[in-house]
Amino acid sequence: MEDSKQSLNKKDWLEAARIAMAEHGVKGVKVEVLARHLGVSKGSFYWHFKNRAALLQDLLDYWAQTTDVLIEQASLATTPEARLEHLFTTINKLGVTGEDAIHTWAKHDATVATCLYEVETKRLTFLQTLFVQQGFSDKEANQRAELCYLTFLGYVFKTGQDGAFLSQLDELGSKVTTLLMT
Amino acid sequence: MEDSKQSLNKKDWLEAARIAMAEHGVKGVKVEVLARHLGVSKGSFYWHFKNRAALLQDLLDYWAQTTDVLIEQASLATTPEARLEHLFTTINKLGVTGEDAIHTWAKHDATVATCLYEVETKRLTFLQTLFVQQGFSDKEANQRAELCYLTFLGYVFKTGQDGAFLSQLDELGSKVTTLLMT
DNA sequence: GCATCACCATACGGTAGCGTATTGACAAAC
DNA sequence: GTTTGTCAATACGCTACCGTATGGTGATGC
Repeated sequence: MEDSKQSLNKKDWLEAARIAMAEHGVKGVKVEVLARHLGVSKGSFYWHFKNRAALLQDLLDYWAQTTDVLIEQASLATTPEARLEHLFTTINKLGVTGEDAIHTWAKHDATVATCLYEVETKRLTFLQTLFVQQGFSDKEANQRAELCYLTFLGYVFKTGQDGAFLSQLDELGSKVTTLLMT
Repeated sequence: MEDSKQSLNKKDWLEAARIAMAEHGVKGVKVEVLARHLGVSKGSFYWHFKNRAALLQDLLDYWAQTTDVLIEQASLATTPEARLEHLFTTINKLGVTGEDAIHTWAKHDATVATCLYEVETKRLTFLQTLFVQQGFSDKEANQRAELCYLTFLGYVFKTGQDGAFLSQLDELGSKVTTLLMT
């Protein structure tokens, strides 16, 4: 909000689009609406992007990247428990948004569906590895990973909206950890 | 798909709208699209509904009702464990859909937000009661209820989409039960 | 056999959004 | 100071969708 730049770049449009997608879904990402919101005309948009589809593709790529960052960050912790717990705190720091929008989107776009599948495989694999490292059997680790992922999904889903009703966001991560890691 | 009726009623439109909302979000519920899908013109729609907003209101009411049905069904089981486990199986039977669409919708409509808040309060209260009945303290029950609800959300969210990656849908309910009830 | 009702079709005006074409402003390079 | 590159404004045609107005059709009552 500090001093307003006199000219936009691709990243500005991408950030505005990211917020719009998180708030309204993919259908809510509209060129002219974004332009109004950024205080320019859509003439600017078509300078930075070929068309709306190109913007959405960039959005998808950016979203897919956040999972890599998340796993990367969590991997820094020294124990399986710490890594699992770290996931939740990192989610808050990164501010993962638009997860639901992506899922809805994936239903009608094969490219998105493929991307989503790969990302979710990454997530589940990482989780399962954690539980295996903790000493669980492959099957047990897989079950716990899926369960944990559903909770993770609900968490991202809910905090992306408001998170109002969750009384102790901070404690949730450790609670999940103690319940699933023992 | 048996014999096609020669005339539609409000429920037909509502069901088509429900599916559209689950697949495309609230923005995807479009009068003329629904009409095409039902094989009639929108002249029919405006016979059954005052306008699009009225249809959406009915959709919201219907959705809110499913939580009541769910809790009602689950309450029939005799033990807290059975009631909790029953939630998951009932979800599958009822085919809860459009949960994510409602949440997104709630962000921009105060009426929906209020409705959502009440529904989620019902859900959380029911869950917490289960854990209290199981012997947990109020605080512990609350924590477990929130956790359980997040898993529940993730579950509904995921199965509403495809549920492809979940290897053992049936086992999830009992797994959650054993992990959280002991 | 006519009147009424339930349901639907058609046509219309209005708005919102996508994409394109053209031109303009402004700064840096030379 | 002219050229070039970067970014933006404007105007246009096109389509999708909402809501309304009006007329049509087939069944049913009497």
